[in-house]
Amino acid sequence: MRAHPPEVHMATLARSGRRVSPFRLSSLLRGEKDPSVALQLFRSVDAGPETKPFRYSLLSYDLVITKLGRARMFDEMEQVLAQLGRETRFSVPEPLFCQVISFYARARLFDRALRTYRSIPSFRCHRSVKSWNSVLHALLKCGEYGRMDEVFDEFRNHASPDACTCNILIRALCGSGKLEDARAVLDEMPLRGIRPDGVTFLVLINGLCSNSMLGEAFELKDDMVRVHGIRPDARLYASLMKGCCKVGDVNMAFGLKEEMLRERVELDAAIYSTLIHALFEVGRTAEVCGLLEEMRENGCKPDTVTYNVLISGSCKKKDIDEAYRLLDAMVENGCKPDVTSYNVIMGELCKEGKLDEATDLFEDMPRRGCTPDVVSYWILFSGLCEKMQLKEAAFLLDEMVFKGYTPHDASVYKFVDLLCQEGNHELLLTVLCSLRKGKAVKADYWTRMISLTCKNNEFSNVELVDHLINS
DNA sequence: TTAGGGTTAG
Repeated sequence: MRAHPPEVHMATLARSGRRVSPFRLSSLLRGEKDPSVALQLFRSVDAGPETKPFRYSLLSYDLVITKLGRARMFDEMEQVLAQLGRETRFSVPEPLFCQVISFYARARLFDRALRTYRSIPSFRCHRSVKSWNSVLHALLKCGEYGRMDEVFDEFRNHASPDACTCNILIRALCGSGKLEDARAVLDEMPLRGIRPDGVTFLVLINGLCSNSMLGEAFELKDDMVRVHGIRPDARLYASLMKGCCKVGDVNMAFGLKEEMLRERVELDAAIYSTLIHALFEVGRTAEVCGLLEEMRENGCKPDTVTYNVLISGSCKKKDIDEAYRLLDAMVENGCKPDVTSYNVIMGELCKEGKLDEATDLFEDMPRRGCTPDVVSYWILFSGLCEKMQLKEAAFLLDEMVFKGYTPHDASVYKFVDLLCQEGNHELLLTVLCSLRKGKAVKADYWTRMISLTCKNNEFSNVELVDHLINS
């Protein structure tokens, strides 16, 4: 369905009055891109407590909740969820809760994810291992490893772990550097009657490769094939190739490409992106064109990541014009530049001291359909500090904190140090106040920054703390 | 809409 402007939807509803059907509402909601308008539509069909309640379909609830969750409009999402909880005509399917839990995970709101999991029974829905796995995944995404035991104890009463549970656990252990424990989970799976699958091996091999344990990774791949009868896929090869490149063995990565051809595993854009990146890393740039040609011959189209690798390669060669040309080529070939495409170019502009151009690109991103992310802010902030454009840096830091992004403690400390050296009292106080308001700096860094400020005789301890408390 | 690969930054 073609997306109409909101006023068209509203006009449709106004014309139909209360006669709009639950089916029609779902189809209107499906076509509505703006989550606020979708919510408005959803609410507009119910005339209030005086009249017969509108019989919302489960699909309408699903559509609105999903749109609000994606847009991080959590308060509104909870209101619709609460309304859904009051419906007695149907029970709510578990995947909807999995979705809600993953929205909270993405926003790093683990407690809200856990609360959602606990509320599932009140929606007349049975909690299976699926929603449990979503919570576990949320725990991993939010980095709340310390709460693993607490949450595991609660879950044991509701469901038994499956392969997916183990895979999430293995990934969490790899992520915190506990590779032996991760391996132990794999070894324990058959004892618990759980069969490891392709994902289990991928996650573990990926962990081993990230830690440069190539020997163990290849050994595990052999076990996977011989003992478990699982064929390696392109994802597994990409992990192994990246591992080879990490230890500097690009030839071994190309050897894996040959193996893929022999074993008839399809080479996709991720495989080529990994190899092209490796060539740039070791300075074998002359071979990039040939590989791109081979990619074309194999009917494999470059995707956004492939272009980003090429942009990053051009930047390494200090060829910004080529980077911009690639940005245009992306659009011509139906690939949308993403935040990484811009961050790479901005990073190079900062490195070359072209701060005005970097700032222009940063400010132009929204117009080009791309929102700057935390990395965009980090790049521009450190570029401005490097060039001693402290006023501009202070302004950007304030904006970053206001948007809820966390700056690096170390770069903030360095920035405060620079302001002290400059003796710019006014700006120093403004910066400290905006950091305090955003609660963007860890406590021990505050101590360090306050002692730094006072050591430089900018302010007395009492004077500074007083100012921060009362600002 | 249960879990998984390749690009930026630190």
